[in-house]
Amino acid sequence: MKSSPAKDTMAIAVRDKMRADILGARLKPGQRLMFAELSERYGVSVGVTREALTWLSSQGLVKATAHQGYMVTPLTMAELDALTEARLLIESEVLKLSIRNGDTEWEGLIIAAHHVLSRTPSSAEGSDPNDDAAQDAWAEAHAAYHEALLSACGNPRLMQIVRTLSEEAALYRRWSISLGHINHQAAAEHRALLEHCLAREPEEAAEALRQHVSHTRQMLMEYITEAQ
Amino acid sequence: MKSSPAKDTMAIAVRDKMRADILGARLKPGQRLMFAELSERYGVSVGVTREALTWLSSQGLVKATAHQGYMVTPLTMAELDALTEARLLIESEVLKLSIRNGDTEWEGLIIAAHHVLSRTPSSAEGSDPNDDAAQDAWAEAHAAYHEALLSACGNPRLMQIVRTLSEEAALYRRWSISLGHINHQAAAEHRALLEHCLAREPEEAAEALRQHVSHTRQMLMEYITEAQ
DNA sequence: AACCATTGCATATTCGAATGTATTGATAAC
DNA sequence: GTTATCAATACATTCGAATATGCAATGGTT
Repeated sequence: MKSSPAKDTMAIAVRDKMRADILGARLKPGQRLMFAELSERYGVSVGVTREALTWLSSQGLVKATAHQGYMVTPLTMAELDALTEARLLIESEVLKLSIRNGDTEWEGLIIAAHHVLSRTPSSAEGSDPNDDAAQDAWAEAHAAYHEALLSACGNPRLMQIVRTLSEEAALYRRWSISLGHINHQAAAEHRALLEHCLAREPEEAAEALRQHVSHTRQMLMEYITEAQ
Repeated sequence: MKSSPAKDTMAIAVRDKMRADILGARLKPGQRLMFAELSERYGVSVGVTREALTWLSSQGLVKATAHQGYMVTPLTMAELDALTEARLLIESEVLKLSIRNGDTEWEGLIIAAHHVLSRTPSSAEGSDPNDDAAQDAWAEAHAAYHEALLSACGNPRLMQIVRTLSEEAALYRRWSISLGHINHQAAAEHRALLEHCLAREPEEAAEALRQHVSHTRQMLMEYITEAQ
């Protein structure tokens, strides 16, 4: 038995923890990220913190300004618009691809993911919007379902792009929910999406996905307008 | 007149120099990147080198393996396939968007960019494939043209994604050319693309772009097969 | 009062040394 | 002859201190 098969670096660990903290609403959009504070929080030196921040900024979760440090990417209307449009355009195409390539195993995958999601209480179904653990669980199930839908596209590159975009969208969703905004139709939309995929109707499925993303955007816009 | 308007950090400067060195064929795909060597080459400490590499690895130009360092991303058939498919799917859609949104100013932009490209000698037109300066110039004009075509899409996010993909594709093109592979139809394809854009024919333009990208892929495949 | 320069402070950035991890090559055991 | 063990080396990783930069407050000048 090997003692340590493949240990990650501290920087990777910190980057992941930090990503989780941002996505988990423990670090607020627009909040300044100072090295002294972060280094103590994660128990590492500034160099490691810096490397983690560099990575996250390249992924768009934090924003860097030379000689002025880092902050959690602020949520803005313009960014939400661009993000939504990019998702509409890319995800709908990738979904079509996935439906065409998907085999029976894939069908099983999306049915399973949908089942888990449908059994995970969302804020629309009465879970407390301020219960972080509950929201984390739903966000994870939601991300897993969307990823499963696209997973049969067979292109790691496309998956990576979609994942990056989805992650940022999850950030908007998270903060929107914590303010009480809820997409009551989400569950129905998820189900419709599943049906179209299983029926092998690429165009209809893509349209359903577009509806879902657009609708989510609408809800988030209310949040930003309200939160300023 | 301000004395120092906005100085970048060393890490940013090194990252850009390194990107240029990779894209400029001065660092070979698969080549190991060692800190001692790089730090001396760019005249900075290992910390800065590390930050630059972290960024580049997130963009896919270099590959990181924990505790084993970094290397220039190796060129593989599988990667080329995924990359090409992603470009086909995304760029054609973004192009349609760009054509729909583009105004007269945009038309001027793409005409200008095409003019520059057409006047920059490519290896297909007799420039020496081993003349790095000449190849850099053509690659830059080529990238500028493709970027101009899509620039009217009005979505910084999409532009950023396309840029990342294009940059990596340029890496394949660069090495393919240096081995004597030449896309003789490129100039004609670029012209056809321009015509369709000016005529406001989104579908035809997108198809022309798909042709162009596919054709380029074909040429690069020969390179990889040959170079192993 | 409004504007510009200066100083002091908080913080980001950079460095070089200290530490930890993989790999290589040699030697011993099977 | 093959596999296992163990140094020795080369290197990536991490640290904490040293430096440079931006910002806010202060004081002086028009």
